[in-house]
Amino acid sequence: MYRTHTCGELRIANVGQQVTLAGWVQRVRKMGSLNFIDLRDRYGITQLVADEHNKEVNDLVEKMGREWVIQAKGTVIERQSKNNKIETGEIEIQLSDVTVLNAAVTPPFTIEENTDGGEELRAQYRYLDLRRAPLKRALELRHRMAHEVRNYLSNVGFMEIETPYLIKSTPEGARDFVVPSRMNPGEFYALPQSPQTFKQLLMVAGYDKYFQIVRCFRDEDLRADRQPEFTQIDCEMSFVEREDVLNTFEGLAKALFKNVLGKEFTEAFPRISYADAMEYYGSDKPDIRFDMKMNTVTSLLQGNGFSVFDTAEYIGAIVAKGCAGYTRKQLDELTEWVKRPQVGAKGLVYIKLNADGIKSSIDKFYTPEQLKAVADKIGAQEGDLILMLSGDKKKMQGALGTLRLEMGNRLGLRDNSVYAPLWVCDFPLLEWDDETQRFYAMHHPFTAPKPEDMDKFFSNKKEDLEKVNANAYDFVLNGTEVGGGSIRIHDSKVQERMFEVLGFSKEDADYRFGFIINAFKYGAPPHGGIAFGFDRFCSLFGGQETIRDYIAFPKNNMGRDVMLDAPSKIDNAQMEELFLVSTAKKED
RNA sequence: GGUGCGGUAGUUCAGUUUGGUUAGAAUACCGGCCUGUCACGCCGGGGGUCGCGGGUUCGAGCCCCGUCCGCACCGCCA
Repeated sequence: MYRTHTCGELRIANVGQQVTLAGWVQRVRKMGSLNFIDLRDRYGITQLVADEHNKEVNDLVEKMGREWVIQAKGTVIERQSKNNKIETGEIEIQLSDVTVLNAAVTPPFTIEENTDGGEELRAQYRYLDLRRAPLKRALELRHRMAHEVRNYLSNVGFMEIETPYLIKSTPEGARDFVVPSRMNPGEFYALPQSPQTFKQLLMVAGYDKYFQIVRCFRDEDLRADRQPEFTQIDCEMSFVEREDVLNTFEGLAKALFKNVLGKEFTEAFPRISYADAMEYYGSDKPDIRFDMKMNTVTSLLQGNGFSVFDTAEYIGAIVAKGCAGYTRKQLDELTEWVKRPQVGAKGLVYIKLNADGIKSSIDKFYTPEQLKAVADKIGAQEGDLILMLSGDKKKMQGALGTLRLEMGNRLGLRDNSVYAPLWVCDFPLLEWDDETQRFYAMHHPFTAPKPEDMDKFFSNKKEDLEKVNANAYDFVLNGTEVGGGSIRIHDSKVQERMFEVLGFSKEDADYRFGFIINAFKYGAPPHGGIAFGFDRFCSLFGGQETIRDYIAFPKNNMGRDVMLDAPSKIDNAQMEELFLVSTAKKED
């Protein structure tokens, strides 16, 4: 037997017991003829002590290096000097015997809570980084979340059903990863961007409550919260309306908050329409941990001869509470900040509501009374700073939304231990693209129009189609889109109309989606569902911006696994076998 | 495809503004001392392709051009 206990479980009550532990040497502290080892495993750290009473053991301990794997036998004793920072800090193991199970070379960075290693190096030695407590806690959190999801959904009647990874390319939405087929020369599978069509087919098949914690693949550029392979909690239900889906999965979210984080939400999550989200937060994924709503002040400020405002389609304002004391330097810096291409504003107008009066960058054009009226209208008070952007409505709403988040950061209003979930509903069904002169599905082509918009959906006028709302919803947590779903189209006439609106010929639609169009003719129940970004959900629960630490083996910015050094070249024989290179050369 | 920041000891960084002696610090590593440490302490030591290539110069870690790599963001991600 390699061990009788783990390194995290021995306490004062175990004093006197003969135990065997096994683990990694975190650190050896040599005090001359008295030596200590911190022995680490997944469960914790236990201190081992050796001294000259057992010289053989003590000499071996002195030779040990970091990360050696050892087996330690001894007696649990009460410490002379206790360490209240660790759970096993009241005891230690008086070593009677120690065995080196495997020596280790010195690791390239320290295996500690706060390592000295940089990201790249840690990625290259991911198996060493995973020994560190923060990564261990992240993966434990992920495990608890997955467990809770399965538990909750099973309890309310959902079945977890696996769907295939080698499927058919559907060239709408994200770029597909493709896999060549050896047995079908020149043909390719695609890896699923989501199990969307399969879960709908499962509804047709009568599995009316389905879920799956499932890997998805999208060949798009990466971000801190975007990986090419990622995990969704994918769900679908039959005989439901929007309300049923929202209630079911609000229940799931609440169970996760309660059972994983110990946070209880008794009230229903707020709901907001897409249009309101854009107007008040400049984003379809508002961070409502703080207020600072955007105000449209276009009509209040036009017609005073300030041409920037007079020619603007939109003037928006936010109120930064207590920021009237901002210096010229701070405001200049903020102006530069909004002018960066990533934000895209042309300039920044401010109004300071100082105790001794109003000071603004547009004093030339407006009287203090006019500015005071604006301040009153948008709820700004003495001591506050009003920040305004103007220009193209869509662009400036987005820019002001970005500025709002930045001010939230600067004012410390975005506390990662505070959780503010909400539903965003009533998205437009379609988006017109000027370049290709066609509509694209904002969500995906199986999303149902809202029942009351069905007439407009069958209209041939572009203006009507633009006004059709989708029966879709997003789950947003702290400014991050964590989930999204919709009521699906179950009527093949509506589905055909959708493909028509999206500009697919009948042949095109049949080639790409024939299987699902056909399936819907055989008795498709009304259905709808949702999918949560599991990695994001975990990272938010862990209070982190990046999902990488919640994935055991993530990819870097360029989609590379720097530990495996993948992707990599394959040899010519393999290429030929897959018909990816001509075999003509062979015949020469 | 684009923008910004970065690449110097095993590691994390300083040094680059204003080119000039032998490129520093911390930590890690190695050796010595130490019986109550737990970020142990003290003494000593070794350790550098300044990402790579080219250029300017009497002289380049520092200036110029190119290039590769990392991170964050924009585009993209139905």
